[in-house]
Amino acid sequence: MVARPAQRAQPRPPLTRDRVLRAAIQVADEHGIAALTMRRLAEVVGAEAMSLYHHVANKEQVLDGVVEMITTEINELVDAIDLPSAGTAWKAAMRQRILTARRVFLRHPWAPQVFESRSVLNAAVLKYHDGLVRIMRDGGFSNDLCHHALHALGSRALGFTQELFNPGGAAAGADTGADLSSMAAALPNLVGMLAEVVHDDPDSTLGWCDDQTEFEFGLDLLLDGLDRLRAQGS
Amino acid sequence: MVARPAQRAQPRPPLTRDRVLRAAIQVADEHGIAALTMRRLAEVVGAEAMSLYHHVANKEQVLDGVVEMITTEINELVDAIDLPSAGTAWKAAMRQRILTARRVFLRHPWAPQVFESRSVLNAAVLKYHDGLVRIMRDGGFSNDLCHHALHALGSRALGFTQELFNPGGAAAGADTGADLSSMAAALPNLVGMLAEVVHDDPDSTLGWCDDQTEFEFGLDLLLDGLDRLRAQGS
DNA sequence: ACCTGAACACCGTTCAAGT
DNA sequence: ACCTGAACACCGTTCAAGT
Repeated sequence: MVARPAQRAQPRPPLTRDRVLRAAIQVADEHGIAALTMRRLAEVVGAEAMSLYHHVANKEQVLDGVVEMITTEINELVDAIDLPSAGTAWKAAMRQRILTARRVFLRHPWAPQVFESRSVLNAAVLKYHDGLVRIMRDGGFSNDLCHHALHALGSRALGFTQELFNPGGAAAGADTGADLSSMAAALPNLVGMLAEVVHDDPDSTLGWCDDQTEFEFGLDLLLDGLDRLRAQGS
Repeated sequence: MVARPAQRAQPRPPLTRDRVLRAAIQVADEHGIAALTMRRLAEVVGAEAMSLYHHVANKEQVLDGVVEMITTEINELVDAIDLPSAGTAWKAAMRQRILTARRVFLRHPWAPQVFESRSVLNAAVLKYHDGLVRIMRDGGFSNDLCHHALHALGSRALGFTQELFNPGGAAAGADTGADLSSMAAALPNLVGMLAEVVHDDPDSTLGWCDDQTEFEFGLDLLLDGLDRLRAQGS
């Protein structure tokens, strides 16, 4: 009666906010954001759903914390970048920063949706953008142009875009292919474009585009335009 | 016993998919997207929740239908635009089309989130983009450049951006102001930028930016860059 | 203090039954 | 055929109670 036998082989480490948030990211990574429920989250950390509420106020705060944790990881990576940013060098510094941040989002494909659903200003996200403004100021941007630039880049500044045309589930590819050819009459320009663009991969559809290439194309289009405005002293 | 008295002053018109979708848009417009539940939707059309399932398969299909209905409205507006698009005129034609579409989204601030949550290709959305490709082709774009352009524009092609920094609820403005000044040490570049950019409106914060101005700035940056690539025959 | 079982007020959706 | 009440399997969250 003195020594109670351990009920589990590995006694559960005490619950903390940090452990809860880490588990939330893990659940979303493995099963998608829809699977992230308080009950499931509790299961992963080996507790009851109601125990979570001693460490986070509610589910909204879990999502806020997840955004904070991912952005903190990004901040650590980009703070380690040591690149000149004065004058024309600003563009390369900015580009590397953004593509570094993007690599984190590629590991969390559900994260863009969560980031865009938050309406509160997050300290880590602000810190990330503060770093972007520093680079642009080093490059000779006026504060006004910095401000326009942040708006123009939008989520691209953090390394992601929300694609309007997503590849759906497993069957979506085949379905879309059939739909598209039957829609050729109604969509002559789009179908003509796709026929030419994806000709080297006959199975391709809109969903099969090279996301990285397209991300960099759009990013460079914006950075080049901003550099032109910088040069003319906007 | 022959003539049963009407149970309601105005007998309810028969339920249709169209009426259900219209009611969905109305509920979201008036009470936000979170208020759009099947039970509430039924209430608005004067039926029981379960009656909705005779006209739509499920809630996902309601959201798909809402996207389709809004895009159809946009298509009607942009199809009425009669603007030349050959050669350099492409840019003005594209710009007007996109800003026209944007006006529809300004009436449905919840719609961007719904559009980006859909993963299936919608016929009306494809038709809208087909029109954009036509204009770019008229302007002399290669199919390859058209394709890059659609990706680079992303949701901006349809007239909306999802802002990462949203003005929160009513109290968010004041809170944010206090937070920002206390964060000046940690965020020198961002705070410095804001101090200068919003100096003419002392109550301003990031959330108070002129969305229309910023949208057009980002759009023109992209369109100008694309025009440059078009001119050099990419 | 930290954790929990039972319960509440909601969801979307199924089913069998009404007319 | 169209519509409905009751019910089911989920949610997030509250509460009173355990240690």
